[in-house]
Amino acid sequence: MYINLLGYVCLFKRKCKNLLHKCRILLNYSVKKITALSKNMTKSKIPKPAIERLCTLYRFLDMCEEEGTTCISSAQIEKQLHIGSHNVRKDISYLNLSCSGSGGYNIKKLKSQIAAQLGFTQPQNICIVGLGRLGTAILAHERIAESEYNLAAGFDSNINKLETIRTRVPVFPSYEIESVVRQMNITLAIIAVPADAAQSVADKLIGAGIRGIVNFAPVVIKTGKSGVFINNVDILGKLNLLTALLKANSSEIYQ
Amino acid sequence: MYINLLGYVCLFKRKCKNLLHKCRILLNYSVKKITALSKNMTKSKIPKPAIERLCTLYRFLDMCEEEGTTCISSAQIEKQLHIGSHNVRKDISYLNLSCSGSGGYNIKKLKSQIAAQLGFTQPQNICIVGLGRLGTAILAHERIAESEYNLAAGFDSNINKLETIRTRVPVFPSYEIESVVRQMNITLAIIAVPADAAQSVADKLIGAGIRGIVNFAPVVIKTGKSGVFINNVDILGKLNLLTALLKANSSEIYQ
DNA sequence: TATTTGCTGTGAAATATTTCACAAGTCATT
DNA sequence: AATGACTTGTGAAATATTTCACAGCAAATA
Ligand SMILES: NC(=O)c1ccc[n+]([C@@H]2O[C@H](COP(=O)([O-])OP(=O)(O)OC[C@H]3O[C@@H](n4cnc5c(N)ncnc54)[C@H](O)[C@@H]3O)[C@@H](O)[C@H]2O)c1
Ligand SMILES: NC(=O)c1ccc[n+]([C@@H]2O[C@H](COP(=O)([O-])OP(=O)(O)OC[C@H]3O[C@@H](n4cnc5c(N)ncnc54)[C@H](O)[C@@H]3O)[C@@H](O)[C@H]2O)c1
Repeated sequence: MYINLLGYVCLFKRKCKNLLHKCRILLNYSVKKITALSKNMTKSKIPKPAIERLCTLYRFLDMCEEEGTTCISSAQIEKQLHIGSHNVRKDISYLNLSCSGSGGYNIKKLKSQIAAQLGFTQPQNICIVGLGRLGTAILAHERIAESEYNLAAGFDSNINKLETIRTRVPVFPSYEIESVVRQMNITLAIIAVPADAAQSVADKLIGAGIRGIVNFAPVVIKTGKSGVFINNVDILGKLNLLTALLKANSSEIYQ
Repeated sequence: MYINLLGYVCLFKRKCKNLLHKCRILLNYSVKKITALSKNMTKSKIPKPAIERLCTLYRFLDMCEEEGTTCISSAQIEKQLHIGSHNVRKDISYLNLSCSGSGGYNIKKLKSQIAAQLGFTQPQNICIVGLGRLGTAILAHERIAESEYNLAAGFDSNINKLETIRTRVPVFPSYEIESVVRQMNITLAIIAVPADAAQSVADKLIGAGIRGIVNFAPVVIKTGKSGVFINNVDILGKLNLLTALLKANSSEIYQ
């Protein structure tokens, strides 16, 4: 009993300390909030899951357009992408546009609207670090050339590789990452180096002012800098996810 | 006015029809629901976002374990993975286990618990279709060999490639997909063929009883069969997502 | 022209997910 | 032993997201 009581006293002290801390944070927060509100914060923000779906949709529309389709309805999208038609319509409604016409959405119009809202209109310069098997596979990717991304540079630490590689993309030794990234105004990077080199490469890239990284090496890249987005594409993680979903799904069926 | 009224009558009729349809669905649904309930459906299901995070966490723990760490706290995980510590604890709490000890979670214990709950304990056989640049990069992946997945087969339509390729994984011509997949009891597949071949390869795989596919070709794979999960890894989609997040983030800052 | 069909767009309701707050535990230090 | 500094685990509150239902429009059809 006695010991417990002392424990509470200790807890109480800590709470007081926490409370003070909270007050400070709250004060700070209110100031920020008020500033934000006063700046007429009217723009409704799009939920993150909706953004992800819209990206998928955008890629899909691109595909459809190439096949010559001009119109598509939310019901058709549901069938192809396995995204509920309600959901598709809701996502599109976040864009505040009107594509209503017979036979569904006008693909060209919808695509350009998504691009406008999500920021795909300005072509961005991207680079690849690591020109091994994976790196060259990406260099040869069928659709990058015609996309809104301009593959501006490739980097590798192996000088021999730089000399023998055959590609239209200019390649550089990796100690030039910093200067080339700055000079060419490259904003996004793809990492395809072995796991143990990935973090140091990422640090260099972030130091050079890169805003986003797609990382294929099987490590979790850390970034101290806020405002830098990292997307780790680990194939084992994908396999794990499939396994887990299969398990969850099957147990849904069996009980 | 008049035409509008007729419109309403028409709407009303449609509603009646819909109502009937709904009744039929509802009836069907109730029957299913009751069956499910009677089977003592007590297991609480893990939210899908939590499953995704747990997969990432699992990969991360694997990495930590190799580096020799034995313990990790939710706060440390927050720093490394950018998943809030509240969130980490909540996700882990879905697993119904108790890892509480000083200094945080015991990595070994936590890993095996996640594996048990998410179904990573049984090794699964996987295969790769398309042994070009990307395919061979995956064959050479640093961590697959030591993972819970057994790379059981590779397929390619190009016979010359099959003869020249150097790997410990047995390779087959792609017309043998169906028989090999069945014989070896392969459950998951990775597609690394050009875009125009991807859907037909997927159809073959699904026909052979595959349960999950990771698709690297830049097309959206469709599956008629329910219970088959597909994960499309499109690098352009990833780049799009980064672009969109950057835009959303920056507009958050500026308003 | 009179109906019917099919589709979008969107508030509001229903769900799902995240965040919070705190009891309760462990261990190191005084 | 007394205290303090760490933990985790978890209902409940707060938010976020999805689903629904239907007005309203445009085109197709009878
Ligand atoms: N989907 C996936 O997640 C996936 C698929 C395949 C491979 N991978 C991973 O991608 C990575 C690369 O695979 P790969 O098969 O192309 O390997 P690779 O060995 O063929 O190529 C690696 C390249 O990186 C270069 N490199 C090494 N250190 C470097 C540095 N510090 N700076 C610049 N370049 C450097 C090397 O010279 C080499 O050219 C591996 O980590 C692999 O596990 C991931
Ligand atoms: N992260 C990504 O999303 C990413 C990265 C790189 C490449 N890619 C894509 O991956 C795919 C493959 O790229 P790659 O560079 O390895 O191409 P590649 O041309 O080097 O290899 C393709 C291989 O597939 C084989 N193939 C063709 N048709 C086949 C069939 N019907 N059945 C079995 N095998 C068949 C070919 O013989 C060849 O060996 C491309 O679609 C590319 O766009 C995606």
